[in-house]
Amino acid sequence: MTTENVYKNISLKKVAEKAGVSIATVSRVINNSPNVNPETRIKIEKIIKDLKYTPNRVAKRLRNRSSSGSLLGVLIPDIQNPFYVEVLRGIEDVAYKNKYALIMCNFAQDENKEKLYLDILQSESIDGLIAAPTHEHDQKVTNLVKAGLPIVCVDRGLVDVDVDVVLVENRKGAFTAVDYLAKKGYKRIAYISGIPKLPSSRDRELGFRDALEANKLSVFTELIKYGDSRHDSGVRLCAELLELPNPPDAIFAGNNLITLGALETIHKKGLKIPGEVAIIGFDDMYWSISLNPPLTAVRQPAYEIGKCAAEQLISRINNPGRPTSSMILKTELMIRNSC
Amino acid sequence: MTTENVYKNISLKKVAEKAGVSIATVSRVINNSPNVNPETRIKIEKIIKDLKYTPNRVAKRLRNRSSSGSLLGVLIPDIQNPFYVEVLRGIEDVAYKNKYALIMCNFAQDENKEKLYLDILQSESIDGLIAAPTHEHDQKVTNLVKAGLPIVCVDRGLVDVDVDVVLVENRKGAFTAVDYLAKKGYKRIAYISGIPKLPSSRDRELGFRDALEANKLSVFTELIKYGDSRHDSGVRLCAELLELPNPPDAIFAGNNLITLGALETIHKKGLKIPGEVAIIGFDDMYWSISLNPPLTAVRQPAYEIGKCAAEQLISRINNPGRPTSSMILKTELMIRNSC
DNA sequence: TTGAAAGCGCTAACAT
DNA sequence: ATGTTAGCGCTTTCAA
Repeated sequence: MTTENVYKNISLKKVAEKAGVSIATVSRVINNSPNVNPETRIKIEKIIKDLKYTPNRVAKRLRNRSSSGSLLGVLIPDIQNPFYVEVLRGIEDVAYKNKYALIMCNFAQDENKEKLYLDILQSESIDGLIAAPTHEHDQKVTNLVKAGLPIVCVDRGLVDVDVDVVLVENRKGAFTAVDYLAKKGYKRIAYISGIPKLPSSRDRELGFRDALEANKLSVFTELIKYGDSRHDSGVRLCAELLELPNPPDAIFAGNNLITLGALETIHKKGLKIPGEVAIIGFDDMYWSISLNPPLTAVRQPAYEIGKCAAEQLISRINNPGRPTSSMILKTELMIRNSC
Repeated sequence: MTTENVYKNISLKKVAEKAGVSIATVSRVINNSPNVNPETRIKIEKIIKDLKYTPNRVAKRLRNRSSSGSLLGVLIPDIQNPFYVEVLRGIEDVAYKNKYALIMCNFAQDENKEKLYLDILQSESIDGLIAAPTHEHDQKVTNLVKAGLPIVCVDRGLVDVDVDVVLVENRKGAFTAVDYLAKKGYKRIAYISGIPKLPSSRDRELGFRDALEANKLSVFTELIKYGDSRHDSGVRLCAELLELPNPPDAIFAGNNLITLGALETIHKKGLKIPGEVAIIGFDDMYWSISLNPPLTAVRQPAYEIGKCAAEQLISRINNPGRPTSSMILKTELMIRNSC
């Protein structure tokens, strides 16, 4: 330790000294308490400005876990997934407007990491949490909800407890996609699923099956592959599909990373899309139009999901008693040229 | 306020009571102080486990801004840019390993937002900061460095102060790309720049000019366009370029968002790549191979940038006196089919 | 309208 | 080896 870290903020005390009042009065000014003499207020406000005083958020949080405008936790499964990045953007915009800072935890689909982060979040005394839990029975998150921490779940709900949630119509969205495929005349339609224990993966599979049935198409079990929601598994499972003696003529990819992986495999094999194999994705990206070929995909309103979730959360923080709500957002089929 | 938030952690005091010792002893156990009776230690450790006690990070931070394993700030310009997402991943991995949590601030290229976030970060008593400042003279960040907050800059340095920095060889990387274009026989090569006040944009322009000169090609000023580093500006500036009476035969795009925007425009105009116009990008993406056509691009080791930055930062936190260092990472040309 | 003081959970200096 | 205590910066009762 050669250098002394002199980095230090102005405190209430400094302001109080300068103003010749007690710290309590300064605190009142800061918190807009009505019980303060207008003249005193003006004097103190000037000093605050001069000294560039900003309240110490750490002390505030230590004192009052209910104080507003402080810290929100975000627990997401995979920051490499552009879908969650968009969700994050939505959250961030709302948080910023409400002067909340975000503590970001990317647990990369790893349950141990999730647990550690949840501990950290808890011990940081966050005011609220937006989480996409590993699965519906996530104990840690469930306990946190029970303990009274304001929480909103995105993308995945919780089953053992009543919690605010914002989701999309996964089943219907998947149905729309696969129905579109069927109507186009594809007969052997495959599904590459994300992590099967996620409700979203299961709902999309349900939609997939609904659509096959509605179009009187057979479900070929060898054409349903279960992966882990990541790029690699898209690469691998798509290869397995294409190497089948009787490969699919169309693929419904369970999320955007899987789609990208599948695309990579198809290109490596030199197959024409949609001529030799068609593909449709769940999750749109703003650059889907620049893919080869421009990708037809089910768009989830990711930014809105984040925005709604953050709004819900802040509303719950301010009103812990209000009943929980589920928001189910609609998806949209973006038709381009990959099928 | 209908419901009471009963959410509350176990404190040192609780553990101490249960163990029949003072809080100081418990604190010593937690911090692995040598001065504690082995038997006492074991007893206390058991109780800690039973009670699932985790130290309150907020109190810790309030007490000691030098205590390790707490909070790191990350200030990035654009979370929509996959480059920064990769950087973030690198940071996050290192932070996680060292038990730091991350407070994430995306200022979206907005200087006011940057300022507000810097205030928040400061008042959160972060232990250190990784930042990509708006420009080289960024006052706020400069002052923070001067005040002694451990800081590492990524992607963009600071000029008025001595600070740790991790960058890539922008000039050389750009040279390699444009030289490749020239060697392929392209004559009218355009450059779509990101925000011109960023050193990285300027260095890439320098590399662009170097390569033209080295290949005895003219610099056409109408073929150099300055934008704002985002998707939109790629769309727009590429259109301007292609609508020129004498359009370019190849485009060097200043970053990945610009590349994606340019690609969008080229596709909308129905132009063949590379037949009618070639394109080469700065920044690779893991799905570049699935673009139309597979994109040739300069790869920045984004994950490593984040990793190095976080390691540098933690090293500086632990040893504030050590001299500053600059790490300059190499780029790599990923040759595919867009030129 | 204002001030004094307790206390949030923790660390570290000092005392025993 | 262990305990006592001050204090980090703040909010909030209670008293004046």
